[in-house]
Amino acid sequence: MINESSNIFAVILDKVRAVSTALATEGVIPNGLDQSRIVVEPTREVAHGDMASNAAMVLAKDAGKSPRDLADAIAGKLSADALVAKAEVAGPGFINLTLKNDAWTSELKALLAAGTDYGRSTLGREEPVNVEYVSANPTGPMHVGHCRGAAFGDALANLLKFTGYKVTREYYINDAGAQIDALARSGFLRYREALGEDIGPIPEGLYPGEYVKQVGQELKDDYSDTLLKKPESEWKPIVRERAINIMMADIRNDLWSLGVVPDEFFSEASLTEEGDQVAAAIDFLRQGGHVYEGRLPPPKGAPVDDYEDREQTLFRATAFGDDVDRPLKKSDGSYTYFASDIAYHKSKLDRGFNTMIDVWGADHGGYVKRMQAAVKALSGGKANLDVKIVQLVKLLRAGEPVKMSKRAGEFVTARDVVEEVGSGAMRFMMLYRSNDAVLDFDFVKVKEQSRDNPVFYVQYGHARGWSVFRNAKTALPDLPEDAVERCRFLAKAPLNRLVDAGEVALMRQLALYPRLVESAALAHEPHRISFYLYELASEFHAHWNRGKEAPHLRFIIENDPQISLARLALVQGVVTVLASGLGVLGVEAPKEMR
RNA sequence: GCGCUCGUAGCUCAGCUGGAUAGAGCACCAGACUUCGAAUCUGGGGGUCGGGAGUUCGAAUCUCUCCGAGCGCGCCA
Repeated sequence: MINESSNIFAVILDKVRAVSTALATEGVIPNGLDQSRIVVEPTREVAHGDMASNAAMVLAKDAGKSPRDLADAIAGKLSADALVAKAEVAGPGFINLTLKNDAWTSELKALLAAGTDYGRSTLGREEPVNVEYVSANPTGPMHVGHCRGAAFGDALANLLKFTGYKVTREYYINDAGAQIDALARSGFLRYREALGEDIGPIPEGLYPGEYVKQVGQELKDDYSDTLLKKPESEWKPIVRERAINIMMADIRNDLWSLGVVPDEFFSEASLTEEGDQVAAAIDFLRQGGHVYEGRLPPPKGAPVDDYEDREQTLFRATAFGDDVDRPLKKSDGSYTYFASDIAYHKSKLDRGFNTMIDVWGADHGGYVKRMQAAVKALSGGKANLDVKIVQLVKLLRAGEPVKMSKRAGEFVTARDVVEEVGSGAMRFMMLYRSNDAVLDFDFVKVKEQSRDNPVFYVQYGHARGWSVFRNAKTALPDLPEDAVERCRFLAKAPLNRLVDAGEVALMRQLALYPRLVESAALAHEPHRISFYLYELASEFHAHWNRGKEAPHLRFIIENDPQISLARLALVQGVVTVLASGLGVLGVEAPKEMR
């Protein structure tokens, strides 16, 4: 088990709370005030010091004191702290803290000691979390639309693991229902084609893609023409199983090339194969009084041409925050997709997950409320389902939209993207947006080697750091080449030599990382890591260039090995955090990019 | 008609779950390479945070309302 690594903001927050408690003990303010709203956060302006707390403003009302007076009292005690250089009261009652340089250097030392475990935390307390993502239908290869969900879900899973949750990555195989039926029929058609029959154009409603040909070919190889003589009821299960196996093998390959390795593939069909788990889940809800037979008003908006008013089996979703009650059975008596999904989520509950995260595409947004309602009903309100909607990806090439024809079965596959730009660049780009913002993905820009391409810019920062180590060989022959050993070696450097404003700014930026990781994990927003890494790289590039104008600021100073060591320690800190963050995102951190 | 998401600089977007004078990149203008990687950096102009009202010490952030865009609205998954 890895210990929680250092987080200087948490340390200072504890100190602020301790001071408040001390003031209560002294009778300055009442006992038992709510300290939960107190925060310590980085300041936006350097003039405001390193970090600021709202403690006085939050406690003032209940304490019966003015925020400024209370702030004075708290600041007075804080300024006596060993880490604090200055505590000032500003504005409506902010307590602005400037830390001693020792605070930053000891944080850097902690970083080097922890290595790429810096930022790792025990926040999640090993709580099981199920993250379900991608879940593409096995009716064809993964296309680019799935990439965003894959990158997002996988990075989120990494992030949660990094912050101490027990994560299961899950892929739901939609291998039941009408679309799979269509796939089976498409496969059978290709089978006849493989046997030499002229099948003409692929009928509407079937899958026209070339990839179905493999199904026909394999069936021919294994069964020659024997399937032709069998009735549909007999050949269909055979074709269906073969088609799903072929498609899933393909999808697993694609996932792997994206760096995604699910822990669990859950088959929708399995819900009804050995015992009817869907019926069981509905019964379970019925016993809780959440299922009834009744009628629904006709759907508003887009007209439903074959609408018939009838009594049906309904889930009382309105009791759990949804807008209408939801049907569980179709008119032919089969289950709706929602019914299967209820059984599926019940399985997650039964497997011990009280925290579930589903990653869905934007077109499923209207489905969120009912699923959350179902989870509430199934768990008696104990479990929580967070649904992350990832918005559309607009594919561009040098600013021009990439044309795709779904009708002809032509689309950009996940494999196409990985082959052209690489999985790392794809993942970073997909994560350089909030999940609920539409994203422009430009094939040309992702490969560009410029500041305009954040993937490159961040990776270049990492490579530049390694370049310094390579150049340090002559001045510091003892410097280990291995990253882990070098971290340990540099942790002993005289860090108190790091006094330049640019150096301190970098140490500050590095110290933000653990706090940022935690907030990103709590918000389920991995894109915050990407933006942070961009800022860190920017700070690093900027400091690098200062050494051009002012040679005494360079990392390697020929006749001063001690300060060189200290500065290399700083570079190592940058390299380590960049590598750590890129690792969480699932993006490689290259040592050189020539 | 209803629900969800979004609306922030000319463009593309951040904004750390309510904090101080709202940030970054691109584009535009002006600068820095006998150099640890100039694939980089420095400086400059540019905003009624879609409009309006409310909540409070304090709102881009929360509530309501209107405007605009995207997605969805039994028997597709």
